[in-house]
Amino acid sequence: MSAFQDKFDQAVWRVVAGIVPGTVMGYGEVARAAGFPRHARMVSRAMGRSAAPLPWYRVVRSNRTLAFTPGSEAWLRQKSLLESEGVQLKNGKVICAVQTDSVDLDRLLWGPAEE
DNA sequence: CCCTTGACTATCT
DNA sequence: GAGATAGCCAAGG
Repeated sequence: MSAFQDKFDQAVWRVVAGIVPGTVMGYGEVARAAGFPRHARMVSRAMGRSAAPLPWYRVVRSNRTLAFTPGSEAWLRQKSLLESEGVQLKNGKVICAVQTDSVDLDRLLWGPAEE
């Protein structure tokens, strides 16, 4: 396991786990909050490697659409989960989620952190 | 080592 | 607003 992967994984996990319920973040935002601005695509890989259950469904695309192909099982699953979190959707698009913009999240996650 | 893939994103047409 | 193109970067074959 690469050192890069190890650090990246943990950073991503912490960020995703710290997403406030009822809100969503983009892959790019998560990557940026984790300290890897260019690794939006690696976020998905990191989450897939997570042993602990992560609120992956709170991670959406930059345009606030769901992460998967519309109509697919995963897509429906994510939609249901988000709705149960209180996120309001419109035809598969998030219309009313608090925009964290990684500010409070950044402080929340990286304040007492090591390194 | 080369090539393809991907739960991405931004930009142009 | 939808489709194509180009960057992006690590992982896996």
